[in-house]
Amino acid sequence: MTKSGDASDRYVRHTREDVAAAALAILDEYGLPDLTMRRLASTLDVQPSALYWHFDNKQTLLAHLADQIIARAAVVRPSTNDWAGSVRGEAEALRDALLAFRDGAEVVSSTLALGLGAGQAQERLARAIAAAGFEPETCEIAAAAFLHFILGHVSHEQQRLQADSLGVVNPALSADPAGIKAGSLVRESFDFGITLLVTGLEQQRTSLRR
Amino acid sequence: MTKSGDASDRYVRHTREDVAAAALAILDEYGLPDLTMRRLASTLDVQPSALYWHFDNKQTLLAHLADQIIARAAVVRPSTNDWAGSVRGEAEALRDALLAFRDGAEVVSSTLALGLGAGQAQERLARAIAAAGFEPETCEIAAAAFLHFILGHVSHEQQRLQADSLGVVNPALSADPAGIKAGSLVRESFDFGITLLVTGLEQQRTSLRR
DNA sequence: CATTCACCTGAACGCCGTTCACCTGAACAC
DNA sequence: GTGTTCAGGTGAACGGCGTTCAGGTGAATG
Repeated sequence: MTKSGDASDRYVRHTREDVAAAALAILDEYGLPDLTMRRLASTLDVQPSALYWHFDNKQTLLAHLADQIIARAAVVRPSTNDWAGSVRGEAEALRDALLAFRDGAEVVSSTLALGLGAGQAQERLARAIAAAGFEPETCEIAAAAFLHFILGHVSHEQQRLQADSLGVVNPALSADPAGIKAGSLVRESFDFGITLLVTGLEQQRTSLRR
Repeated sequence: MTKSGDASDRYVRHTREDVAAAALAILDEYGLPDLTMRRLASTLDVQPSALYWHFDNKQTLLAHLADQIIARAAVVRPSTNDWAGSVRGEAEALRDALLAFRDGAEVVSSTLALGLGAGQAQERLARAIAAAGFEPETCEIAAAAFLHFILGHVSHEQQRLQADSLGVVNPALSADPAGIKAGSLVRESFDFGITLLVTGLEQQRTSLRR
């Protein structure tokens, strides 16, 4: 972090990216509720007020984190002749990126209205969909549908992850009212939703073609 | 509320439902961020601690509100021979119910993991889908996909509503990175997403039939 | 009249995000 | 070398938040 093991480590100063990195670390290790300005400050050995030099407020910081989470989504090389495949790949990459950080989906969701983080995500999806030959506006609306499903699904998945880890296991609750089951089944239900959207899009395309 | 204009209105006591009703009123009029236990208490002329007799904690209260919001969704009479139509109807009813209260979608989303509120919603969707003849498990997973899209879409819509009303209009932002435009266009994009899912489901059905 | 029971008081605890006036030290110009 | 700039930090406070707890209080019940 910025400067390494100098023994006289009084006055280690931080850059904006140092702060963001530390925040991302807290987020990943302890979750969004534990990511407070005070806690972030104390891990940086700094007063809370110092953080406000780097970011105007907490929301701005979270938006920055959302950007980084999304930006780390693996790049999918577009298969030239299979737009549906690239859309699927883009969706999976997005899911993986959100899952890579604890509470990642919630962080990204919370910045959706600001157009940050999620904005990039939607653009990538829209680009993949555009290969099918839809009008730009249709691509955008369709990408939004994908994005809402993805964020909702992963958000739900992560919400349950932490709910389970937090004591209240209540094993009788395996009824699972939201249809998301343990382990690999959750991935299948994600794929199923994506399949629904992709084939719906395919249908839309062929019905426009004739 | 409970007792009316008696001049000596010292000691007006409240029931659990009184509290819920007052909370719903604050939610609708001022939004989720303003729905604090302290504010709720003061509109009931009561100390904040009194609320904890009626609800174990704020999350329980919110779950109760989510239940009520969903329960108010208009009942769709199932058209006997058109399952796709009933699914569409159920989705619209759900959207209307969420839109009926300020920040309604966020409240319901936040209780998704607990199986309250959203649990009913998913069950209704699953029942409508079941009319298409899918296996129960498939219905559940498909219903979850619908639900995630609906919650994500309405949540986004309401987020933007309050973001616009809160000063930061920034008219140059009409670029709208999420593809949701003003007024009636937002409804069209909702319908488009639902159409994608429904036709995807139809496709799934016919491909299984042969 | 005594007891129950539903509901509430009052004060505190330990958090939170944010603001503000002021300080510090390295880097650069002269 | 001295002076100025400026990125970055201090320390204390403000007003809020959800929640806990020991102890009331009054209407209904028997």
